[in-house]
Amino acid sequence: MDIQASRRVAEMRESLSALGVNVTRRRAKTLEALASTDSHPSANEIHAEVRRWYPSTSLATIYNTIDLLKEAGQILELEFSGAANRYDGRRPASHPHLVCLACEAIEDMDDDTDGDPPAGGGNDLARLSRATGYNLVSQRTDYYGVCPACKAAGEPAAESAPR
Amino acid sequence: MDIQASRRVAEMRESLSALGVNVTRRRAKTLEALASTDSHPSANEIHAEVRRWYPSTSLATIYNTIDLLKEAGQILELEFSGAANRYDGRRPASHPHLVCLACEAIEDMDDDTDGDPPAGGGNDLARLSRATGYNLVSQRTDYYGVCPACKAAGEPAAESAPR
DNA sequence: GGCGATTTTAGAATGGTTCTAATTCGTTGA
DNA sequence: TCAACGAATTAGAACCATTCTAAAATCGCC
Repeated sequence: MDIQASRRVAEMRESLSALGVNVTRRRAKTLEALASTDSHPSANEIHAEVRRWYPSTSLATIYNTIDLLKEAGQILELEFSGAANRYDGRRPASHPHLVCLACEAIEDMDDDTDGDPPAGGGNDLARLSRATGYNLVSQRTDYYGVCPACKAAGEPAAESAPR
Repeated sequence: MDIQASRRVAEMRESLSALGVNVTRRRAKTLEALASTDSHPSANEIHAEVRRWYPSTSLATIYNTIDLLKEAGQILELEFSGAANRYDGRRPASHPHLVCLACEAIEDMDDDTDGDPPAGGGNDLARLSRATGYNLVSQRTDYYGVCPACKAAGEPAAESAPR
């Protein structure tokens, strides 16, 4: 676990404690799994990782911890209807993603390739709340396509990938 | 059905025919249901509407028609993991939406309140494809919050709404 | 070490979507 | 009008990620 990851684990730990819940060993492993990858794992993948250390861990425990992290604002949940939700524990604030329709990989879009939207040109939630009359609290931007690796492998576009 | 709606129905009809499928009566009603509302109905809601005319209609038929429309690029599908998917048959091209977390209403964000992103500042799929190495084919932007009506009704924020 | 509260577990329940096999419908050609 | 074929539709089962439930295990504190 690199230094960035352990810093995130510490942050998440504190946030959970502030919520008044115990950071049990299973929960700690869940935080580590989330902090040490940028692959945006699903609940199942996190479960598999935690099971390597605590084989009796139930999937419900993973969802439980995810719920707590959501409540603490320490995790970003990316929903898909056809496929499992994916989680970003490294950057809990909303930011744009690239989603590969062929292999279902998800990666963060770099801040620099991402020109204007959505935090860039003053297009923030406060301004849009004023303009729309909504009380906007969050935002989501995703781009869908075929990643370089799948392009090279000649993947077409996939039928049943998240969109 | 206003003129805009019947124009859309005609477009969708032609697209389905171009696909080589018959536009049956049930399918025609499905197109109408999609074209004559901007409420972004779910499959269930469309089903209920079509059933008013053809009571024996099965939900599978609605999904079947939706699939054909997707194939024809004539419908925009908004996926949610916790709730039913919602459909926009009026503006099949990707555009930003406002999602109310309290009542689950979805409305189009006006082009003018929507300042830069995502088609605005030259931030189009072609440019981003070049910048990221992906073959990007579509995009999604949603804003989540509480709509004016729910604000007035004193709704807080809702637990189990789409996000 | 023991006790009350918290956490975890296994499995059932849920709900939107997809699949399947059988039936119905529509069209075409005799 | 009828037969026959393919397309469309139906009802219900299957699927699967997620949530719920009740019981068992564990935790932290005295």
